[in-house]
Amino acid sequence: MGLKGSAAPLAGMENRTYTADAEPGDEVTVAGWVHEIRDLGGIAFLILRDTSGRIQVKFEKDEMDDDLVETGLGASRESVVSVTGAVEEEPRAPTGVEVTPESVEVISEADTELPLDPSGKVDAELSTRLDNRTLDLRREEGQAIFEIRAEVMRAVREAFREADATEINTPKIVATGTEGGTELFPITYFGQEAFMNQSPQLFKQLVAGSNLERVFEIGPIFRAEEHNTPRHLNEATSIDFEGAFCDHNDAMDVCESVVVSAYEAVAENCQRQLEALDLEAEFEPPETPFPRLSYEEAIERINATGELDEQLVWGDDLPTEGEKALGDDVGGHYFITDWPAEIKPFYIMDHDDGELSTGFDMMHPRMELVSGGQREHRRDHLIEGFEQQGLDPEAFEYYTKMFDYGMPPHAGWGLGAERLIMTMLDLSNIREAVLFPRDRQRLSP
RNA sequence: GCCCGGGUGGUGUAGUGGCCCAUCAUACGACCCUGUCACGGUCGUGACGCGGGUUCAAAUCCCGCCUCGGGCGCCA
Repeated sequence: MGLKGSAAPLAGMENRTYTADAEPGDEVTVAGWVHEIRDLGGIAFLILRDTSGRIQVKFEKDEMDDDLVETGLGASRESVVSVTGAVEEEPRAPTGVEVTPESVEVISEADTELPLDPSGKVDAELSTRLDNRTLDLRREEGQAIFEIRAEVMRAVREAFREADATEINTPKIVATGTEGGTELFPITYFGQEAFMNQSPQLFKQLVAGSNLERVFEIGPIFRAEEHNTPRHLNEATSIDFEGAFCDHNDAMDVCESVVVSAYEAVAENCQRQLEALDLEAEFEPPETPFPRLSYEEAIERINATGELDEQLVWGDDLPTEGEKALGDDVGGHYFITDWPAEIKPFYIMDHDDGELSTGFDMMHPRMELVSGGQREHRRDHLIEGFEQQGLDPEAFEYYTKMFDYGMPPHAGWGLGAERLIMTMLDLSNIREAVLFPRDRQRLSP
């Protein structure tokens, strides 16, 4: 559960002990990175760091073997070392315990000039950090983010299972775009034109129409938009849900429970990681139920804030500034429902009047997290929608055909995993929430 | 796609025409120090993104390129 060091079943490599598990009276071998060496003259301390934390190794120069002292204190920062010795209680040590070494081995030496400082004394810019992600993730903040991300994914899967949804995986290499509009990455597939998929939308609908009924997918999506912002990625992780015999309200219920479950799991199981991020005091799951504002109410409230230079009128999409004004006004997660039909995609079902759709967005005060709705399951309406959006229904025959064989009413949504993590942990840049982000200028590592 | 702002030792920064063979921190090297916990102290090594131009004089002004970040649009 990410709490390394408590009842760890496996620390690896014959009899290695995690630093956090070293108890006074034990004879242990600890292995990790040289975090720092503090040489006070007659006595020196090597701080050894591993995934579970840190431990201090003591070198008393007059009382120890010269070779041992030389090896230990000669190791450069971030070198990988293994230390065997007795663990003793020592109130003067940072963690209350200290290792008196009997043997020290330098397993892998690090260059003395590092591209960034894992001890965190000197900041590094995000691009320097991403270029050297391994070193960057030796900082406890980075480690914490990805341990929390893993816990979020675990909790999300569990919440979906509780909602009777089956995990699926759909293709990322596709012949046609999902919705038109957004830019796709073209690739060549054995001489045929193909694309990286922007969304599992159409595929998850096809599976919702099967006996699986309720499905979810956690997987990559690709968008070739040349945006350059702290909240966009060209390769992102989408958490998708689609359920047969669900309407948009049911879909919102599932959405809310999945998001809240993720927060609760982190609050419950990631205390140490939250402390590393200095969030333990303020972190709490969002209040439920999330308010459900209609689109019309949303634009009225935005206009009432007076934050925008120009008043919004019915039919406008919400500008970024408006989303922020509304987010500040609401102060927590919320849904925007009943969008004008014309600004939602063809596969979203309209309400009876045709003016409004069942489409909804789920918002965090900082940004949009989720987009969803009830889907159009009536073949005729669907084909009409394709044509209205300037798409050729023929190209999507693999999809539309299945609406001829009994397609139940269904609804679903897609949640940006990185945006969820970013807003949950108040990260200033979405790239912090991805190990190796892909953006307008970054293709490696 | 449109717009704006940056690039100075390994890292992060100060420096808006001469005061700069460039500031500070950290790292690195040497030396001193027996309880550090951002250990401390002394000394030292190390940098103006690339190319062109203006000027008596360019890190500083201009142009082009490369590169990074941000705002909008669009979206998750």
